[in-house]
Amino acid sequence: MTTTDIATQYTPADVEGPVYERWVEAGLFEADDTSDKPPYCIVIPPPNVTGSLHMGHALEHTLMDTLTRRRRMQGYETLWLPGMDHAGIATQNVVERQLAKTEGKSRHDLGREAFVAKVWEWKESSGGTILSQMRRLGDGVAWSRERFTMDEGLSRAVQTIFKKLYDDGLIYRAERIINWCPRCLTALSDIEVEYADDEGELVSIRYGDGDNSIVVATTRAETMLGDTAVAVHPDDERYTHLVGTEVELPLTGRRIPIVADLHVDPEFGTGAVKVTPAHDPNDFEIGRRHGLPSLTVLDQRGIVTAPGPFEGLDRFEARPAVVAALREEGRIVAEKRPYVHAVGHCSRCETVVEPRLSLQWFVDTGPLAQAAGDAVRDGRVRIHPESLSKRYFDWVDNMHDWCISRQLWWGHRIPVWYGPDGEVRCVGPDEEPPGDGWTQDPDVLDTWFSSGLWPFSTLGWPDRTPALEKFYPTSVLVTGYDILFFWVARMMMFGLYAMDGVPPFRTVALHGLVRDQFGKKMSKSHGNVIDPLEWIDTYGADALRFSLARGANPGSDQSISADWVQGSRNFTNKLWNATRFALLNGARVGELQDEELSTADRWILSRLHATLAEVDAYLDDFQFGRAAEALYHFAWDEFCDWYVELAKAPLAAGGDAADRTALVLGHVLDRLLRVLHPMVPFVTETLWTALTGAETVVTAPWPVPEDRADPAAEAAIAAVQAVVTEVRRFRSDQGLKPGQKVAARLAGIDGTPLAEHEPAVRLLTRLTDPSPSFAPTASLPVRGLVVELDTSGAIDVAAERKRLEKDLAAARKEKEQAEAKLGNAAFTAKAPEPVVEKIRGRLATADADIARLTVQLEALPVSS
RNA sequence: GGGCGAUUAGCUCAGUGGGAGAGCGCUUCCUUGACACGGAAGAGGUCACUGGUUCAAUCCCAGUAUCGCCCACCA
Repeated sequence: MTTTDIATQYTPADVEGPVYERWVEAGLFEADDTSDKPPYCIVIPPPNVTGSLHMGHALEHTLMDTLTRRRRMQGYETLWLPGMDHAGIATQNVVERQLAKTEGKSRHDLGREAFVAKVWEWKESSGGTILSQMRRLGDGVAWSRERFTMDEGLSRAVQTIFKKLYDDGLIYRAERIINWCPRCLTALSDIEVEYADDEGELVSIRYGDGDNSIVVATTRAETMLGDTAVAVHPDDERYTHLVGTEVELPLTGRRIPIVADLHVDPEFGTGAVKVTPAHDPNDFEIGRRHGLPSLTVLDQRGIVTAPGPFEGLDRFEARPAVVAALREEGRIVAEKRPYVHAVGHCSRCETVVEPRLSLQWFVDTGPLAQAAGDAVRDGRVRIHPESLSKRYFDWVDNMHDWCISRQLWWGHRIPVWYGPDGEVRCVGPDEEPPGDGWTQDPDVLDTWFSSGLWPFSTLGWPDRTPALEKFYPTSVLVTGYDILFFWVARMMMFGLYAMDGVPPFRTVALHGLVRDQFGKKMSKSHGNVIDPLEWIDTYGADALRFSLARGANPGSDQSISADWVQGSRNFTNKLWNATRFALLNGARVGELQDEELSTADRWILSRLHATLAEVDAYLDDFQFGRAAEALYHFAWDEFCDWYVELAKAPLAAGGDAADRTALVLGHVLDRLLRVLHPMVPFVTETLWTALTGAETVVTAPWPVPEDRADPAAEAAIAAVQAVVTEVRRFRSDQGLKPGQKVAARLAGIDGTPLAEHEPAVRLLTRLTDPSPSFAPTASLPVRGLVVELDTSGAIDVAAERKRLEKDLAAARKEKEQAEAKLGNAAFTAKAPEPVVEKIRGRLATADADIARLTVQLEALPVSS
């Protein structure tokens, strides 16, 4: 880009692609394990291999990229490590659907090996679209280190930690009630179940007859076929006489005992509970306590297996059928319908989850969760914002054992083999699997099992690789608060366990959800999902990124709309044009001659370096929104609106003044573009390289705030702004066209700090020098001087009177309030002196304003 | 049933124990030599409600209301 061919508008589409490719080709995002620089590492929360970029990714990646790019500029050895998750159920579902559609086959038709090969094939051809989309966003990740949870290395990590946990007795196999999805045909962990208030029914059923009968209430009538007891509270006197007796279970002819158990709430329903140990977690526990048999009456698809009239019915068909049969026998005592209660659904397919007695593998989370909680409690890991750590503790301190086996084919197969005589052997990664007669466990591991290893498996663990030595523990984990339990807690448990008590990251920075323009959650069913790529196409990646960064307040959700992104696009264009102006006026980066700087120069430098310091503090604290806001206002309101305007006079004057100004423009833009680069990488790369002639801003040093605080210059420019604004206000009120020149005298300006800026003030307000025939028709007292204007004709007295009266009323109100405060003895006695002084100053200002406005009003000619 | 958060301008949201802020939208004017993706000047709010603490409350405390989120094995 040369100074003569800069378009008046920034077109992101022209530069983003080539710029990104150049960065990657130059290896700017790659990391050196052997470097002496301090490490800074972020591992990407691995997106699902089936996924595509959504607004949440765009936010998360913007934040991670901002952090990483800044640290790189600050001289850290930075590694932002990319990769993907194999996403067990999700991916298997996708490929199964495709297989059914294209070949009309199920995975069973293919067989395990062929199906898994098919999934790999799918992964290579269709998986990972998100990776190319990340390039559009500008993600500065180390592509050479891309990882996949099913990679050989990561699989080895999985096997290693499984073996270690197994040997330590922290992994066990047991028959338990687990969450079962009758559609996916696999076990689910507790957090893969989503509860929703569904409309069901509460049916009260009489078991037994006459004196020897008891009424139970249930929402799941069909499971009564598997009842093996009725339970009541031990202290419930209504039933004391029945405890220890048996009742006949309707429809089955079986006799079941009535037991006393503390779990029963006497206040609820009839105070008597049917007990179905094979199909309800609570009943399972009751059954264990009382030595009851477990009777499975539903198969893995939720179809009734109990012999009899209901056999073969789906659980939802069986329910009304059972109720109807009971009603026929006169056993239905009460029915409440609809009865709204929480029902668990499969988080993948929304099928109602079936609690099911099943032999599965579990992680004993006790000691692991304890350690995960302690690491945060003792400050080794910081959760940001701190307010969300309570959620974390609630979770890790009450964690149930984790069901890790899944009846799927796509995933890490459980490394356990069963021998011909019932032997069980867990096989480590470097061991040969046992030979003939042995079979491997058919199940695979929960996807989150491998995700939990991500911060160190991606760095080479279990080997002590240079990467692991250099970058573990990672610096910060950036993720949404919604994934705190799924992922963060698991990484903490595994990281501490595998890495000898060293946590996987020092800080967890949690962001919120991205919502639509009305604050609604984006969802397919609402039809309000926005594709980030569309906005990248329309407004540019920088605009999207800046919008998301600007809206990012730690741990809280944000709304985003096209208007908002458009505003950010306008901002990038503003940067473009400000730089364009500077380059057209010879701006360059060089040594400033401090003693020659004008007040305006010293003012903008004071403001610039204050802003740089402010931004550093915000970014150190993950306050992206505030950092972006501070830069936006500095760049637009201070630099563009005032400094650039004030610079026009010295630039037009030429000579030393112009030269000095060009250096200041260069100085400010150089810092501004560098500090903005992490958030808006593309436009800053383009502009900064044009300004400096350097290769790239990616590896430019981070601008360090200098001590250029200059209160005097700030006060002087504030005065200039006040005078200019007052004149503009008068002109606007008077209906004077913005371009119309008005002769004026700035009476009393000589000898004040404002004198230096008279040309600028005149330029900004279109005031010309008084002619010999100068005859002022209006005078504006402001900041100790009086601007006398010759509007060459009568002024709009009514408009002026209205304006003055409004200001006068405001000044009087101010005076009144100040006097009331100062008249309060308690206030003057107890309030800190600076506060009292401030109020006194406010009173003085109000008094002066009243005097001035009164004089002005009196001086107005009587309106015609 | 617990826990957490929110309630500030038309909309979306910052914010602070001492004069209410931003972006967008709105009104008026302006193709001014960087930018109309722009410039200038404006309008607009009992900071949800009720009490309390304080010299002083939008901010701290208590309660109320509404909304949202998370957790939970009451059938």
